[in-house]
Amino acid sequence: MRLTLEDFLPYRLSRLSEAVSDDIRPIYKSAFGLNRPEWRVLVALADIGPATATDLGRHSAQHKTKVSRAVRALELRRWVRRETDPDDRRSEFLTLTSMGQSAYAKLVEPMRTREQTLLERLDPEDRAAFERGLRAMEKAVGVLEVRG
Amino acid sequence: MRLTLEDFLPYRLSRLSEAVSDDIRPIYKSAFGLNRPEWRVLVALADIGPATATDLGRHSAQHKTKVSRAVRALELRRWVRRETDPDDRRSEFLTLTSMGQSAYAKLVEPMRTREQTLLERLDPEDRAAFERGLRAMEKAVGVLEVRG
DNA sequence: CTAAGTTGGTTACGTTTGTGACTACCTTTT
DNA sequence: AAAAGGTAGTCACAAACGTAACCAACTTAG
Repeated sequence: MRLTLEDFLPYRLSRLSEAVSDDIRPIYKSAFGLNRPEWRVLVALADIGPATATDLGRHSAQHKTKVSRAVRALELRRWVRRETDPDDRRSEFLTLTSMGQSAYAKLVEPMRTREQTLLERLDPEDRAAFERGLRAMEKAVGVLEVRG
Repeated sequence: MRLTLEDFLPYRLSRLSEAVSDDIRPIYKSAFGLNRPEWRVLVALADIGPATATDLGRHSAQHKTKVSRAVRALELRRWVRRETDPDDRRSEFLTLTSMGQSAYAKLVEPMRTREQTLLERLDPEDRAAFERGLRAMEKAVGVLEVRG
């Protein structure tokens, strides 16, 4: 029995994911010196903020130590503000400051453009197949967030 | 302008890739204590061996330091044997020993089974869409190996 | 034939990462 | 109301990683 790396799904996904990641990293890296966990927390906060670190971890698929470090880094930049939850003093509500919002605003457009550029290299049918297949696989693997 | 993490391609790919990776890792991890670079070198060698470290790096999409470390680890297990290329004494031909081949043989079936199990959670049409879209995206991003 | 440049592979070093321990706080049990 | 157990977040530590420097060997230019 054999197994060709080139046809092995986990390998293909990892390779593709890294290539795409390498493609977009320069945008948040060169503009602000962010790393990936920081970029993700920034977006997650814009998505669902104000939110706790635990919420952000779930929404950005990141381990709590990654979130903790990213939040501290963003706090030092004054992009994020903390406020202890009065109802549960273990938790902290995290909010984007106006500086954070403006950095986010500066990044969103080039990021989406780059994503679009990638997708537009596929003809419409391949693109539709990709979107359909990807969502189906996400569902099958159970990575989709439980909504509501 | 906004950007929803849940719909952002690089994020989705990374999350999916990690989930799939987490799903299969136990197989090579618990059976032999291998890590991912080692597992990949093992498969790459079975795929294209005998081969040099550079070849393996290209074929398994891994940085040369990762390959170097993985090869050394496999050599210590006596799964891999080195032989200097007489025509270019910087290079070394790497070969799977019979121990290496037998370890590989023990892993291939459960790995492919697990992959199949994943794919079979998709109905045939979704699966076809996934395969088509994934290949198209690999091509678009340029991660496919140049054959010949 | 030699100097300059390139390539295969390893190693040292600083950074990033996950694990597990830990503190502080909340909830449940009795 | 005290004890036991669970959760939010941080931190120390060790493992894994990429970058850059490095050595040895090969190639090319002059």
